[in-house]
Amino acid sequence: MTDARYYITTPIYYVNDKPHIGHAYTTLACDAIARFMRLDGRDVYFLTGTDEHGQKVEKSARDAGMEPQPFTDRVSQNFRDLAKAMNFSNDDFIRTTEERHKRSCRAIWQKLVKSGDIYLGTYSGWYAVRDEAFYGEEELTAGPDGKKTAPSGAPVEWVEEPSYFFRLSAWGERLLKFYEDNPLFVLPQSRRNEVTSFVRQGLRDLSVSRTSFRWGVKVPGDEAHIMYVWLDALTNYITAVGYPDESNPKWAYWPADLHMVGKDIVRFHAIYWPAFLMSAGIAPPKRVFAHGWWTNEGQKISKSLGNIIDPLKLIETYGLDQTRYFLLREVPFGNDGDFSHKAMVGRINAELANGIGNLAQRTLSFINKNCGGKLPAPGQFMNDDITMIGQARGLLELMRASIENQELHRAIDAWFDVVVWANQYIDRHAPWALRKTDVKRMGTVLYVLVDVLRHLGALMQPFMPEAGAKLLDQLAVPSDERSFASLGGKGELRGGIPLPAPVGIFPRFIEDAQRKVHPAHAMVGRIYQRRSDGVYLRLEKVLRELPDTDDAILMFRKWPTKEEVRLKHSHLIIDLVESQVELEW
RNA sequence: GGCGGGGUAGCUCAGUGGUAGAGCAGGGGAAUCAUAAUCCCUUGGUCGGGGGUUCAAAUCCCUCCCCCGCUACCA
Repeated sequence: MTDARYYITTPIYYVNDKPHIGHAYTTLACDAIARFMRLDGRDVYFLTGTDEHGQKVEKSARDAGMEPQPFTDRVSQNFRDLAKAMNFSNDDFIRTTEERHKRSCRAIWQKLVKSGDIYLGTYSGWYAVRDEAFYGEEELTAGPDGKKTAPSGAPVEWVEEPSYFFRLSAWGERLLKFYEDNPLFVLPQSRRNEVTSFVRQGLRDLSVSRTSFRWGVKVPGDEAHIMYVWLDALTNYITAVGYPDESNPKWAYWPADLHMVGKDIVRFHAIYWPAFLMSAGIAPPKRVFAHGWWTNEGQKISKSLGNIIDPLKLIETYGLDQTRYFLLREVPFGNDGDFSHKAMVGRINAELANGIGNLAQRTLSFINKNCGGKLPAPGQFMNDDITMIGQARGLLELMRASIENQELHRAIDAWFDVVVWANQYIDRHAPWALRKTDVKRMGTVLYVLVDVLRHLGALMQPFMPEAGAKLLDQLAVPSDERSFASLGGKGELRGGIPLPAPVGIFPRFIEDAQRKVHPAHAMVGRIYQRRSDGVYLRLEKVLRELPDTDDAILMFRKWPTKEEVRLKHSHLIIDLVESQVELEW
């Protein structure tokens, strides 16, 4: 039996960055999981926040002519705004500059001291003042004058400063044992390999304090030192659930079920963090999952290329739930993925508009027109009906298993399979034909479809909360019966209940170039051209051979009948919304 | 260099010994409830190269080529 509690975290985001797709993606994945778990009856605590200490922040504030605190107040707001725009359902938003966090950091520090894993030493290395960063010996190149230079070209000098160290070197064996006992601690598997091989190479002690800047949590008992950023940052995960007050009711959420991270920070979460915690006598988290990165139209994303993807822009262009769906659907979760406009439009039109959207629309508008707007009561179920309903009702279990292992893409895969099967089902039983021959049977088919839609609507809520709600509204599912507990037979809709007139959930994405011709009535479709040799050409082929007419040709309201095309075999008949146009062929 | 992962249809990938698969794209057809949305059928691959084990290899072994990740103190 799984614990009812579920504690899930995002990394805290470094406020020096502007929120970009990477931030949005990590939190989105957590949001989908958190929402799923809540709907599935779990007691979820979903945490995100901002990391606000460190030298870079101190410097950025100074450059902006501000004190660090008001500066971080401002930039951390960007991340709260993003959470709102993306419809994230985090239960808490932690900031490392909060007093609760500083208290927590001091407490864990003292525990580490007590366990003997902290000692005072000297941190030394090649430091580039210009970059404000340390470099490893092997990264450096010797300049013409024999002076060493950083990869950035900045001159470096050998610097030594007093520093407290964490005795990480003593934790190698215990960590390896921990990984062995918890084979799913790091996922995906490939990251786990990296982590264990890293640890097997042998660990060096970790510098956990600095004296070169002031913006951070002071080391208890030696205020010349600031706690090293990773110790500070990682500690947020226990701060938020009350640490060091273990009598805080929220402490029951610890250990976290899942730390979701980008693949770049696996090591800190999978090696340092459990070592810190074990040393402090605190249970390590249950899982660290490292997801991949996005490229943009096949290109690596970088500031210098200027191809950073702004999540707010995506929402504006494609819609919120469409964006959420794409990001979670397009890529096996954990892998890198490519964002492309074409792929996005493909998903929106093929799966959202034509798949689930049209399925709902064709079913509900049929009921609206032919059943007086009331859900028909089902008659005797046939085998095929039972199979269809079974597929919908079996979805929860499949999705639950996938979500439990962060296989978000599999969950959506399974969900979309049912969409496809339902479209096959409606065609197989053709209620539009039954209307003339067997109205009772027609009602049963429609009822089955509505029950399937009820499951699809409920189960899409974690990924697309607004669209899911919209669909359930149209099915007249009461707001208190939208959790997974009401799936299956429990929340079964009764025949005869009135269903509101349907409205499209997902519009097709129409390219701007097409939209501007007749914005109000734009439609895209296929048209055939009959060539003199009697061969019918598809629209795309016709377009290729008719230059400069794309926009006009794409706009038509009625599919021309073969008869029409045949009569005017040397012309294309285009029935435009505004006017009748003939084009020379 | 070391460790790990991968190279399968035009594209993205599934497939760990038994007649090569899915989605998308391409081609043909049906239907007309629906956001011209859907459904059915279908073209397409010497499974990176070479060698080996086996009755049988995408799958196991050897070797070569290519791609990617990790190889510690910026979050």
